[in-house]
Amino acid sequence: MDASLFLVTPASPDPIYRQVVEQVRRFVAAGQLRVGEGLPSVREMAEHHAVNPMTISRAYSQLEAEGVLERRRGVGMVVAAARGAGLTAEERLRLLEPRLRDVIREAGDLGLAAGPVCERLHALFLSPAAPHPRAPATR
Amino acid sequence: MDASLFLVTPASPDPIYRQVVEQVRRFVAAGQLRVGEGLPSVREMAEHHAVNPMTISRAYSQLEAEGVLERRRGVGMVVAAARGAGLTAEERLRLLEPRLRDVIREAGDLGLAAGPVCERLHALFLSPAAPHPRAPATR
Amino acid sequence: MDASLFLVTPASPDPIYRQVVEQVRRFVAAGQLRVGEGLPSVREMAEHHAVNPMTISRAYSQLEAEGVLERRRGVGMVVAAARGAGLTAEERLRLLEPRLRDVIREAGDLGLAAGPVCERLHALFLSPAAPHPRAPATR
Amino acid sequence: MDASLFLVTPASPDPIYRQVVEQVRRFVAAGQLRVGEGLPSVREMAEHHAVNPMTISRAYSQLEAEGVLERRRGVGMVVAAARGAGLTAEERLRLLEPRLRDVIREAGDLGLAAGPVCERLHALFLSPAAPHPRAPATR
DNA sequence: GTGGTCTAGACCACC
DNA sequence: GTGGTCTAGACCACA
Repeated sequence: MDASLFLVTPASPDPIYRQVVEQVRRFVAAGQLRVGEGLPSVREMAEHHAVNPMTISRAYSQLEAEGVLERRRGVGMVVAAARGAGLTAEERLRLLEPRLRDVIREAGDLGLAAGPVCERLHALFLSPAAPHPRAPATR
Repeated sequence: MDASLFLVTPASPDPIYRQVVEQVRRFVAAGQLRVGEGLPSVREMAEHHAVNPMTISRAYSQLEAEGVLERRRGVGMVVAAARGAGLTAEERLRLLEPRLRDVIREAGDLGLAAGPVCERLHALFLSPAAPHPRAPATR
Repeated sequence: MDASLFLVTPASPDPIYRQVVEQVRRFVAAGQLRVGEGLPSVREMAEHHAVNPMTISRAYSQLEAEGVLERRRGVGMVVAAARGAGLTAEERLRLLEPRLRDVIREAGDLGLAAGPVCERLHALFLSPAAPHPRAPATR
Repeated sequence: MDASLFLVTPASPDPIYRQVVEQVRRFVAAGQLRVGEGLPSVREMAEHHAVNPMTISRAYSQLEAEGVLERRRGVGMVVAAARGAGLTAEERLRLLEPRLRDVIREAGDLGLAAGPVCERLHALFLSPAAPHPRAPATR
């Protein structure tokens, strides 16, 4: 998988290393990164996104500790077997639930009902630029 | 508005003062806090939620700097006029969009399509164990 | 002297009572308030500017303590003799110096030279709306 | 930029954190702090001026909220692009106008005319005992 | 009664 | 190394 498929936003409120960790986890869950497939090297990733290599390294180490990735000598990090790889749609929906609850909480404070919120989500989902913001990031 | 209508979660990843800031902003947007209406005093809020007064004070100061609140000497903080108060449903939906985009981005990584995601959101919305029974109760 | 000649700005960063104190001091220095002349009553002043009477009272008390005003039974506060009343132009210029130093300090940080700053001051001075912002405040 | 170029006066009526905020704003406006340039670290600034780090931190946070500064993770605060950085002399004169209007208002109360006030300002400007020998020295 | 400011010091997260 | 957050408590200013 190419480094350009990752979206890294240093100015974001959440830390860079976690942005990487979570994207890898999701790609693996979705089967977009297959078991045994290699990840971009630390150097490649760091240069592509202009961040400190230690930050990427830290993300990879955490994923290794979680059992999502494996260190292969001379090869780099590859997706490990047997840890949340290639989940079913239902399992992946569960992974998304915390974000859905965020939406519900804020919508409640804003006095918004389920109907309009779900409609707007659907509309944004299908709008052309939305589904894969990573793609244009290769500019 | 009573201090008990605010939800403060010290264990949350995002800081207490920002939880307060964002709730106030949303309550004001929703018209649940009206222009000119007073907020709980710093001390009241702090005692009710068992946090340091300075933490609340910091939230109020930030809201004052943003123009959402106004300091009335000897009275306390009140909702300022002319700053995102009492928005229309469409405007409030816009405020929610960043959260919706978060959902879409993660769903994209997870290889989930619009349909199931929206259905799940709708289901969670209507589930009885809604995270904030408070919000709908006051409406 | 009429209450409407005072400019009171509750939203200002400096406290209301001090706004009153300093205006009275300047009016007395300029001879615009003469020795023996009465000031608006606390009630009149407070109602006209929609502030707490205690605030006005506090300002008057401070001026009395300073010897600028005198309490006359049944009459109210009047300008006292022998305390900074009817100063010469040179003396009044000295009273203005702290404000001039504020200008110089900020201009220095901003990298502005004496010439343009003095020119701008002169221009603003002569612009129609500037010299007596109090007058339109009677609307 | 060195911490010693800032002037911090704990005894001043206006709070330390705001003294810092305003100086940074002016230095940035004047181009004395360039876009991308780093500021003294919170600790360095705090030690140099013998104030609590939180006081400095508070100033920096406010400037970040205003968009004047940017947080660079692991690096510190740097001047952000595109927010009142490197203004023209005319723009900087505009920033000074509120102070000029203060002068005009007080001069009006004191019954002073434009001529003598501007002369006095000019004289003080050029007087050798300028309040901040630092500012002109660095230019 | 209200909020504002500051301190000293702890602990955390990120790079 | 960087900044962020929070606490406990003091003291002040204003209305």
